[in-house]
Amino acid sequence: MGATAGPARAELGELMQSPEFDRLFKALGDPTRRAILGRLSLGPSSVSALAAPLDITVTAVGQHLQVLEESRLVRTAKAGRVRTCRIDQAGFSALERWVGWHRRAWETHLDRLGDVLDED
Amino acid sequence: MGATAGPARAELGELMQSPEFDRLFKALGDPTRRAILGRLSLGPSSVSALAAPLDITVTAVGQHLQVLEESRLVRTAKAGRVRTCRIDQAGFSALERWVGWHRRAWETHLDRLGDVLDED
DNA sequence: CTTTTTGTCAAGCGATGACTTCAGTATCGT
DNA sequence: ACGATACTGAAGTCATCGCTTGACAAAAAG
Repeated sequence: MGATAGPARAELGELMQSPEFDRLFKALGDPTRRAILGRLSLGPSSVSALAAPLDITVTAVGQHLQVLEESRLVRTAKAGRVRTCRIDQAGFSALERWVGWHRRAWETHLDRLGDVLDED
Repeated sequence: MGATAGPARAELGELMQSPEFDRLFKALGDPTRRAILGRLSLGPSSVSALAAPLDITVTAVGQHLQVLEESRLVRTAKAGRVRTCRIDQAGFSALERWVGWHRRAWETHLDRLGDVLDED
């Protein structure tokens, strides 16, 4: 990638703080929602099927799903009376972009202090 | 795949729900803490230097730093009266492992439904 | 048509969390 | 020694969040 398009380095940091990432990380902050993501990673599921192993109400799962959908981690579609939920790639891609930017950032500005003898 | 090392597929999902990831994602859930990470990605900083552009108290930053340190996203060291903070690789590696597992999971169990005509 | 299943809406409760103030400790500069 | 700087700890406030209950709507099953 050339230095042609895209904002400057400093502005990229600001980009990372957009409301998009705000929703994304807030969604990932709850363990129940991550459990839902873990379940959906194995394949699509209905709302009540998601609620069963979680020991919470179907209503609660519905609220979680709304958050997950707004952050593009889950996509749902209602057919008849059953809503089928599946993983949405968009959220995960955004997450990977976030981690990638930070890793690249502090690997470039590597403190030349020599005291960082990290593992792996 | 031999049954030699590593837990079974189903158990991996459980691993992802360990207290380690609990703390990690809870730490990432707050926008102020992510702003701190963005700042530290550009190089080490003191506590008060972190507080300046954030419009919050030094005490608040100290509390955030404790959370970030417990989740292995930041490492700090006190020299004299100033505490120097820098990025800790461990937390980011854990995050990449989490995303990687999920991506691999739903790319394997790809719904053979044909209705997933995703972008990129 | 009646019943059961599956999900949605509205309101409310309890707990957690982010931030503040105030007081205290230790280090640096003069 | 004195004052300024850099941080730490305890306690309290206020908003947000996860979850529940209860009432409701609509599709499938009998």
